Amino acid sequence: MSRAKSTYHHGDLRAACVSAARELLEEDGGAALSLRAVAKRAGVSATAPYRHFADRDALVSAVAAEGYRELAEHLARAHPSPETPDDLAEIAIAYVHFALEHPALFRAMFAEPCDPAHEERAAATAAIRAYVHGLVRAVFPEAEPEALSTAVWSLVHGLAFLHLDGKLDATDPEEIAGRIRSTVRAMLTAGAAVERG
Amino acid sequence: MSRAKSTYHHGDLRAACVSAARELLEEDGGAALSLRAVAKRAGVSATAPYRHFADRDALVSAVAAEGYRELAEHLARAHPSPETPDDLAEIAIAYVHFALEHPALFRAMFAEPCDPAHEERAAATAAIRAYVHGLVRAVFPEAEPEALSTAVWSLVHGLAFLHLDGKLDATDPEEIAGRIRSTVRAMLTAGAAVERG
DNA sequence: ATCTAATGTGAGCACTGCATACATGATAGC
DNA sequence: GCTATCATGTATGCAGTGCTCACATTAGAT
Repeated sequence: MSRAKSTYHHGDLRAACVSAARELLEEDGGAALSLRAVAKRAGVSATAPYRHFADRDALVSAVAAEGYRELAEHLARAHPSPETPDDLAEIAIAYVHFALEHPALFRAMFAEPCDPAHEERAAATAAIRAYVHGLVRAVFPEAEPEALSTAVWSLVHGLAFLHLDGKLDATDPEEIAGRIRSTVRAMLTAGAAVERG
Repeated sequence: MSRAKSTYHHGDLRAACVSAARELLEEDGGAALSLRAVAKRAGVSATAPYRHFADRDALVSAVAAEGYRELAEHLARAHPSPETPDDLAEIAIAYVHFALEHPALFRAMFAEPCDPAHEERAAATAAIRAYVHGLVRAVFPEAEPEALSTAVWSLVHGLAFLHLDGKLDATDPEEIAGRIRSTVRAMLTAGAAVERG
């Protein structure tokens, strides 16, 4: 774990940049993230980060990739082995919670016209996709997993963004949790009603 | 309809700015939208827009508000009087289609930490909310409309963003349409299956 | 010990949002 | 019709941005 010695070379500037960027994102929001600020926080000249990141986008992508991993952990922690729709709702709550706790990071992860060729990023999102797949298989063993995974991820992801953007009230965490639970329930009972009708 | 005469005063600079901004958004993407470019396209000095917009954000919000209205029209045009889940799927397809046709606009509408106090914007999103409400009432007359509206909007919105961001393949429109149809179907049959089990 | 390539520095360019001081002219009151 | 007013436009300038390029330093291979 290379400490920042008072030497010419930093040691691990790349990692330092990512975590500095991460911090600035949390503190000041996405638009305020400048390479100069990142460099300053890393204790290095303004142009040094360019030795490790092709451009600003590459740095943001690296931070986003870290975000995907954290999101995955956060979800896993919400429920170790989900099996029922209620368990699924708890995971949905965790997803939205993550978005609201780290709004700028979440936006960096999803709301930027990012380079789809970014490897680290692609791998991290593939991991999330796989997680959702497993989740769906466990909760709805009879269903067609591909389509239902898309549905579940979309539903949860949409909930996150609508809360983030103020389209759904996001002041009280308990209220949010309640809304998500009833949203998931409503979606499922609606389907049942259609099948009956 | 004030034409841009060669006079000192423009006539309707506010509208000209909004449409110039709209054009630049479509052409070059969101990040490239600068007030200077807008002013130039409107044939006016760089700081003139500030007479009509407090800051860049206010201009973007105005464009976003226009976007909400267009989205609403686009959805209404997709199906005049939806009554079945299949009709709903067609509207979902239209929603995603709009996002993919106008990515930068859609991001401006949803993916910016916007000022929630912006009146025009709030009104426009309230209109969309009402539209979804009516849609849900028509398609699922037995359901609790509040929760199910949230569910439907979230599902569709999530689909739009996951396609926009490359998390779901968005190359072939027909394939997208097919995926959305089976996604909606999967979501509903999953609920039915749970009720049975 | 020396050479080389990786890594960091500094100056500088074109651009940005925005503030400030000033120019113009549509229009309301006489 | 004349003139004062004030919304609307212009010109200039500042601080901050991403990024490039020439140069400095030093870790590690030979």
